[in-house]
Amino acid sequence: MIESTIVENTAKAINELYDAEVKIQDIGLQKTRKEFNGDFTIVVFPFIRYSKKTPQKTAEEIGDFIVSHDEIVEKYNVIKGFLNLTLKDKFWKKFFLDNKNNSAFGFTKHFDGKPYVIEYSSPNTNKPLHLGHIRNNLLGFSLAQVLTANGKKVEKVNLLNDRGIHICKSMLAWEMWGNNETPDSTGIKGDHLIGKYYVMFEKRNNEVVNKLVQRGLAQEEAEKESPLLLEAQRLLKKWENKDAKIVSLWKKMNAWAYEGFSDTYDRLGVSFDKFYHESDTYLIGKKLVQEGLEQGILFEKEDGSIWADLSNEGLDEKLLLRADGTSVYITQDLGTAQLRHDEYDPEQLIYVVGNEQIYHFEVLKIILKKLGRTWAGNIYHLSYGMVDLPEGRMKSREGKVVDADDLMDEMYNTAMAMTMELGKIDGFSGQEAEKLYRIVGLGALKYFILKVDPQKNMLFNPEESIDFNGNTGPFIQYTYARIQSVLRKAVEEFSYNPAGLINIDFSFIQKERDILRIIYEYPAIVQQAGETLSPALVANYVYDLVKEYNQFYHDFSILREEDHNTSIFRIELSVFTGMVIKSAMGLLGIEMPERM
RNA sequence: GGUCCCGUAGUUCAAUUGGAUAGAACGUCAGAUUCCGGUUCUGAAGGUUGGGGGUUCGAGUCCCUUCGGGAUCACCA
Repeated sequence: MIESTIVENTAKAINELYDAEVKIQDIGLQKTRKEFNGDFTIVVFPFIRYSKKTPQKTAEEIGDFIVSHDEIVEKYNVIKGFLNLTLKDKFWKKFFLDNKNNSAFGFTKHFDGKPYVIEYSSPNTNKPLHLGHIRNNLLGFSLAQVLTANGKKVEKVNLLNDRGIHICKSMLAWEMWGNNETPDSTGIKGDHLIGKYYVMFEKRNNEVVNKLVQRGLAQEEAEKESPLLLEAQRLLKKWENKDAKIVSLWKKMNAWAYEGFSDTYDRLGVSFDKFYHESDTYLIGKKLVQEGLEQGILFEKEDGSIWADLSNEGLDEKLLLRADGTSVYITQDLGTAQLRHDEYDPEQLIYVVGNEQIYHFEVLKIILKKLGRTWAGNIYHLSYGMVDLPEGRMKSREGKVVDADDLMDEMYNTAMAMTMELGKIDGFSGQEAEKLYRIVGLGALKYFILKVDPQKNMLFNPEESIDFNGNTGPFIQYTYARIQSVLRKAVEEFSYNPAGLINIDFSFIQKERDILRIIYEYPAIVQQAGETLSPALVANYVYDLVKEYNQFYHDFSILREEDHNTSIFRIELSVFTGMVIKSAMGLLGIEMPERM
């Protein structure tokens, strides 16, 4: 690595020139910013206390030393306290020739160590997926790709929240008012059908509560005493007691939900290695709670409910089992974590879950630690912010959720309309055209969401996302398709042979170097995205690359360049660029069209 | 009220994890190109990084304080 050589030489320079020891990690090496000349930059401010000279003078002395000791460094310049080093062309040539045909460029090959388990999606089975789930799914899937690219062993897991009061509500509503409707009988997608009954329950329950309030009950009291809710709670209790009739209804309705989810996942292009069911893991959680109770780590209240006292941690008491013995959300999460630890012994257990559950995961970790699970420290909650729409906050209670399937339909239709108007898809079969609409529509959606730092709340603007200009998925796809078009023409027009450019003579102009420099960064970007668990870094990187390439494409000819060797080089540089674009977008789960 | 997160151009987002004159995109205005694919590219305008202190060679980034927005503190998940 040239970087480490430069850093070592810098340390050596300081040692020999100023007789001081500097730690390697204290030497700040960064890529040179665009507006200055050079490839790498060393910040010399920290060294002036050794040199006792001005930053300018210090930088010059170190620069001289490096140039005379490192045969890859051609020259340097100093601006303020910044030492900018320029590498020789032969370095970039070698980099280019070594990597241009390596489709795994930027990736670490071997798996090392324990697996990384990523939980994402984790839907409730009582309603279909919405926009928030989309961000979750895209993040989880992309992270898995990024970690795999970093040579990690990755397990993608999905926890189906298939039990609890919520699904009982859907079940109750369906039993009371469903007239035995099924996905088949209605033609409604399974998860949507269940969602219909969940909404129906909430609506009727509200009506009942309102009536109780009118009769003089306090709101809170009315909510607790609503006969509908009480009935749902009875269902939950029956379910935990394995009442055959309830269990069979539960199985039937959950199966509908799973079919629906499966369709949505396929369409979204995400997948899982393993599914966990809360209905299995809550029992393990109960066992853990029992264990903690026996060891005196947890305590029981008079009504029989079981709690954890977290006051030493500055938190409240936390309920773990209700008085009636049924378990709550965190109970099953304790069990799920234990199960995963037993099965994978993971290096890291990553949960992709919205930031409204930060407290939940904090509590989860504390309780596990109290129970003696030292591996609780490997739990990492990747929390992400809300997704808003231009129309304003979506609020599920107001029924204003943006349904995942509907949104994908909308993106698909917009992609189709735009392609009809602008596309060069003559000769596409119906199937090919449909595939293209899917790729472009989804690419727009995915890119727009993933380019934002996960932690932040964001605004999804469907119109802007699918714009063919600007920092969007389709713009990147377009650039890629255009490169492929150039390549096709190159093969047709002067029978370009992709094995070409091995020993031919070629030299760079500045713009070509600029592109190479950005490509050179790719491996570091992949690594950084893995370390910080942020696909957004990859998204923003690929846009920078595309922008640089488009400037080049605009200003210089590729196929019409008179010098044949230059022409060949530019074709190959374009192909290399295309390869990295495709690779980076692949990490985001976004496909590239050959034509669009 | 306690805890946590977020405040960056009109808007949506960046900023190499403490480094140079805080950058892109959309929109606006002016121009070049109209040729390998819709165009693409260049330039202009737009900022007291919510405000105020502090830490040091250096702060959007770290600390304190204050204001604004959000989340959470459920026998919902």
